[in-house]
Amino acid sequence: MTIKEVCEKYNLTADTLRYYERVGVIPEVTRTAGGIRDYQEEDIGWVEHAICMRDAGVPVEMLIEYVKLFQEGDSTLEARANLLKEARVQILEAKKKYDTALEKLDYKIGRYEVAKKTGKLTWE
Amino acid sequence: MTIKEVCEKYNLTADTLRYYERVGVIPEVTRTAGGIRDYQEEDIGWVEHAICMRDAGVPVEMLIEYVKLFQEGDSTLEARANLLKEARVQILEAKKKYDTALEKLDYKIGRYEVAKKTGKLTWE
DNA sequence: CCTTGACTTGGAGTTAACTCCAAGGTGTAT
DNA sequence: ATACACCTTGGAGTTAACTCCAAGTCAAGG
Repeated sequence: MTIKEVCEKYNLTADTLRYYERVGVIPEVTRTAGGIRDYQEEDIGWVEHAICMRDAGVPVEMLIEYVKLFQEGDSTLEARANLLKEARVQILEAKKKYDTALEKLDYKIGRYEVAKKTGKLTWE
Repeated sequence: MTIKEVCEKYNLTADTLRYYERVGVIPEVTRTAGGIRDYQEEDIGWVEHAICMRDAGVPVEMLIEYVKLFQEGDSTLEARANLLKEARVQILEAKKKYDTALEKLDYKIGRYEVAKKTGKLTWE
């Protein structure tokens, strides 16, 4: 799979994919004899991992750390698990804040719906 | 309430508060005769609004737009409501992505728990 | 073989959201 | 009235995460 195909499949730019590889968010991708990236199943798996975690706000730095540990082999199993657990906690906390914001928003939007009938907000 | 007290109450820096005011994330704060910020109930309300929305990933740009509309008065009621609804949709989408990531994480963490007993991961 | 389009790299540039700094003003406690 | 902590501003600097660019290489069609 070429870089272009991966881009289209996951809707990101080639620059981002190369950036992820360069800084180590994903391990080095398989290449053709000519040096051109040819993404295999496993490479795609790492790309999906990166996208999914980044979408959840997991910092690039943490993903780099994870890949680094992964490449060090089985001795880092526990460290990797801890990293994932840390990411999990961060996401849960972020989600909690999102819920708070949603509550506020729903309340405010509700007030605006009422105001639409009277023509004005009575207080803010 | 001084800027310092507000900082301590909400755990952010004075620079951030001044930045929010400068760019218009919150309206101009009440001042003493000498020109020093003296946050009133209403100012605090705006600060809380800003923190809550920023914590949910709502971009500064959108908050500025909201304040701008608010200051234009009742004619912008509908536009403001639409902005809030837009923010709501964005947050819901982000939350969905967070859930996807959580599922993946829980799955992976589960695999690591198993691996901890055998000493290695059988596949990745 | 030659064109054409996609690919490569290293490095510089951009954007959002702060964060820091210098030079100076305010206010309260001795 | 003089310290002293805290406040002010304008503007420059930082950080994370991309994003863009130039100069050159690769590969498939004619």
